[in-house]
Amino acid sequence: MPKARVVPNEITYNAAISAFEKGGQWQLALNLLSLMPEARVVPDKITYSAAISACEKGGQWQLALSLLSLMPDAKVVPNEFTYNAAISACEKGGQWQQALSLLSLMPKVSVVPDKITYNAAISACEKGGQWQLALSLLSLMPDARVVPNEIHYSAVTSACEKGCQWQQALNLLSLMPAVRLFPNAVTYSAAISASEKCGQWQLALSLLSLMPEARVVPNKITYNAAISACEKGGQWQLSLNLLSLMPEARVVPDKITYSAAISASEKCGQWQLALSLLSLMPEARVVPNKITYSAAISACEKGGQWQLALNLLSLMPEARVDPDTINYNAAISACEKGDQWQLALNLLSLMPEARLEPNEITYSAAISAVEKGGQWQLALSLLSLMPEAKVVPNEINYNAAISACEKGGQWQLALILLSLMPEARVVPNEITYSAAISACEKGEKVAAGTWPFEQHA
DNA sequence: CTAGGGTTAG
Repeated sequence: MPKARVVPNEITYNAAISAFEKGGQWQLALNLLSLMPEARVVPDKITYSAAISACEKGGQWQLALSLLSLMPDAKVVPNEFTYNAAISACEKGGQWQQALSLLSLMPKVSVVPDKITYNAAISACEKGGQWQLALSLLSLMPDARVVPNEIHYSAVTSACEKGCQWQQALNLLSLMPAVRLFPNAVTYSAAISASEKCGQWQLALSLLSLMPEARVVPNKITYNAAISACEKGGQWQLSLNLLSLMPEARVVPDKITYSAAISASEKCGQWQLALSLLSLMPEARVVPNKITYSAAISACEKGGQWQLALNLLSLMPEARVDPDTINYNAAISACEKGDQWQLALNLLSLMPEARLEPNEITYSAAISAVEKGGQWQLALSLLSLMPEAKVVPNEINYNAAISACEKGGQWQLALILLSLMPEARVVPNEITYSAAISACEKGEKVAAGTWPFEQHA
């Protein structure tokens, strides 16, 4: 008996492409698409939509747009699925202009935007920092006969947050009942987060306190956002208070909660508290991650506890948390604050074997450390080593190096550094000039003291 | 056989 042959059709291919999309394998998804012609299977709109989604998930917005542009040649007519996937790809890629241009193209190709289209477009505006456009899209929805829901409002609130428009965020919240929408936990969390980002911690807490009467149950994220608001407002007691209220609200703290509370302690100089929160995590069955450690290391840094900071960094591997560049940066800063420039340099030198790439912040912490140690030569070598480490120096790096020259009485070198900034495309700021000026003033005094009669010569 | 949206920590 001949073996039964299963001939794959477009449905088989679509299912497989979709499976790759779900598994985050955009290359494999596109590969299958490219194999379809020789298999004599004709891709349809589902094939393209699935492939565009695969590109979206893989962060390949350009590929997503190319696929969309190839559809007419392939005689496949895009539908709302296709456009929504392409707009989402633009959103993820930070391409708000492209997202909006796709949206405006839809009526021309007779594809009707739906709720999802608008949400993807609003999110694209949010990611691009375009809060005004996000608000306009929301206001244009009724004309397009798409009824806004809680998700649209939350997304626009989030756009307002990014633009630090807390009044607009509150306004949105207050407008919802009139359109028969009821804010939910996400809406409140977004509004709390907007208050937090704009430094309105009292507002964040009042929003939280208004939730019970609105019959909205705060979740973990709501609490985390509120704790973070207390942190930004320098209110460590309030952030701890919120943490302590979570069990009775039946909300289980997670690593974000602890990290936010540790960070609140850090901002308020409470390094002991930060460490005790960290030590309480195992019994709360919450596993710290890199962010938790970096908050704790920074707390030690702010408290002048460089030994404890280094200790925390060294404990990370046994806690099965791989340190990253930010953890090293925090530890290097701790060494700087503790006047341990040799240790700061040592940490920097350990980064390659930890397979970590230093960034501008790493170098600025290291340059500042050697600057404080009076090592202007080292400051200059660190600055000069940045290009080969593929790190582009910024004004902070130059400022630290100029300050090092200033401290070392090297006014000429300070001026040379200043003069090199334009070709390095770094724009000097007030700090740059004041460091350079004080270097020159010092130089003048030294010159006056050394050669008192030079003016007569 | 297809997809897609909103909230939190360094």
